Amino acid sequence: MSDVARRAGVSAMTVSRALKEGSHVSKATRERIAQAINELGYVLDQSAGSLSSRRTGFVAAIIPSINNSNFSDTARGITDALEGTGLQLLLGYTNYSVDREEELIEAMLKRRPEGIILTGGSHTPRGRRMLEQAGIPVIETWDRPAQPIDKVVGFSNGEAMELLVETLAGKGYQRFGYIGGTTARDTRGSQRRAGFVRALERLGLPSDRLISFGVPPISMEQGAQAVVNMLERWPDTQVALCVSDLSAFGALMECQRRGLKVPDDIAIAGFGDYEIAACCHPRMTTVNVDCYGIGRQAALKLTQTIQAVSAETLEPITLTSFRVVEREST
Amino acid sequence: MSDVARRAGVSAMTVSRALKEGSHVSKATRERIAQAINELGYVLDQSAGSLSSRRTGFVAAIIPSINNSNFSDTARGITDALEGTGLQLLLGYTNYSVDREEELIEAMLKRRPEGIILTGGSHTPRGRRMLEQAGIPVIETWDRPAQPIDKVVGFSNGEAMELLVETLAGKGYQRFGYIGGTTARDTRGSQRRAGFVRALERLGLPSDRLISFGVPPISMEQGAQAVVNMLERWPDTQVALCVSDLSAFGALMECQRRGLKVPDDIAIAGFGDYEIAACCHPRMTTVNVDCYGIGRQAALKLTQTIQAVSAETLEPITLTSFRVVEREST
DNA sequence: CTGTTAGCGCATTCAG
DNA sequence: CTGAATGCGCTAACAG
Repeated sequence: MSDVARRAGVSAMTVSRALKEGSHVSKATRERIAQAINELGYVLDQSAGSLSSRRTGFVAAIIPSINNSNFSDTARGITDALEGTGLQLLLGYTNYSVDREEELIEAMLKRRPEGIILTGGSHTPRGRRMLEQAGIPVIETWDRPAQPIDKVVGFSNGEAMELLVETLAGKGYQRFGYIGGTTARDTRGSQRRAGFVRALERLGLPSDRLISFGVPPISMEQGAQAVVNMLERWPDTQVALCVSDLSAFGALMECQRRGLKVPDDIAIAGFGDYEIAACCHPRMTTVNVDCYGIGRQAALKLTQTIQAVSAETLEPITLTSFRVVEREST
Repeated sequence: MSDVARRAGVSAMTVSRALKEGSHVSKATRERIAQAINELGYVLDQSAGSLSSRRTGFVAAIIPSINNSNFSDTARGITDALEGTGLQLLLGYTNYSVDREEELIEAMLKRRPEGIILTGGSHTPRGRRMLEQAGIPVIETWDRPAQPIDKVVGFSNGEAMELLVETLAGKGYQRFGYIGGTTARDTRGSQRRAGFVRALERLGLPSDRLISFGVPPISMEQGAQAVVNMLERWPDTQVALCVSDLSAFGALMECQRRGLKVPDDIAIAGFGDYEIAACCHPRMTTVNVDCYGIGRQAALKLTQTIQAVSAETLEPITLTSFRVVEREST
């Protein structure tokens, strides 16, 4: 920077000002500096700047998975909402492991982000403690934690699944099966399963047709195998609900492969309303959740909190919408 | 950190050492420091550390799209390869815009990454200049640029598509159609289309059945509409090749919806070998490319270059594999 | 094995 | 509108 300053015949301070918009530098000076920067190919060192200004310009976000998931849409929502704020996203993914999440939280906090966005409300005790002590806004998403750390942007996965069950029961289905992953690692998956059971119990329908198959997030292929399992154990199942659209799609294709008619022989519904649900044949019934909006709103809430814009009137909990999208597969 | 030092009764320097593995601190001291850190909930400030040590520990990567794409697998490959190196990924996506790429390059370079991974070999002149002047290793991926900036990990998208055409021509297909996006923004898409035309010309087959539809990356739904267009204009098309598996899947489903038998009435092939290609019904013929491996190898090459491990013997260009996967849709 | 000194490259603060 | 002094929190380099 001092090189630039020398070449432009000004002090380093003036260069620093010229590089920051909204600061008062005369047009002539600004232009000479711009030229010097251009000639030297200078790029500001923000890590030095943030040490001095005590603002890193980072926002951290931790999601379970980056590919084939709704969470990448959330990441997109975050990035888009951050556009123009001068904030940059530090993204990490946990592979659905809370231990990995703890590592990531620590790695992120070392970079002194100005806020952090998490997926879900389950963390290791140490992870939680680090977050509480970090002194930055924390947004938990995709869930409704019983004891939020700070702010929340999400919805109840259990309620969403209950709504799906009720909607389908309203159409006359009685024998429901559920396909999900094996472990409790996928908190949202577990909550969906719990919602499935709750709704059926309330309706007085059997709620024991539960297939656990594959490590979350379960793939299309695993969905295909799971539906085979299900039909072997409970051949008269009328409708299979799946933890996500991907497994539901795998199940749907497998049924077609076996000559079963969907929804006549067996109905199938997913969760998430991925693009594939709207496009496959038959089109799939699912639960639409506002993945992108969760990201947008989380980032928005974060920037508002950082800027302390009416910090007191900020809702600590934002509920995002979900709705059942009935299509041809049920 | 001085708080920690005081509490542990040592100097700040010793705390700094204790926090860095591989440095010599007595076991007793180390333990006292660990306890002080724990009591105070201290987390190292890496932005300060990197200013001092002149190593930020960042690696930047820029991909076109984060969701529904092979690039998220590449990002995963990068992250995984970086695991344990102490390097952290700064990820950005361009939405297939070189101007956005230029902005991102600048934003990334401000963070002083120790290396940068790009997608493709097309950049704005200024973007290219910034990269050349940055003084860090640059890896271009997913392509074979005519004039690489530095190192390359990729393959020829054109050759891969040529191989697919030749393979299918070898099975007797003669009337080929191509479905891709409208603009030249998607460089790799354009190269695939060029490969399509080249291969057919070489074979003496008609190469003018080109449907351009939708802004890249074209979606499943757009693939569905495009195949309808194609069948209206050239009803006797025997096989439709698509720029990606996603559009191919949309086309496949649309054909089924219209009662066309795949591959008997029309064959369909994709590109990328997404999970969906192996799982849909009928299973889809496609070109497998090593998305994850591209990321892994790019990150590996980067870390090797950074560590100057036999920098001279490092291959500047790594070609990654592609192969045609023949399935039921052709 | 541990401490001291100095400085990383910038922005804050105060003067002019 | 511009400049000078100062320090952000840490680590390199050297000394002990």
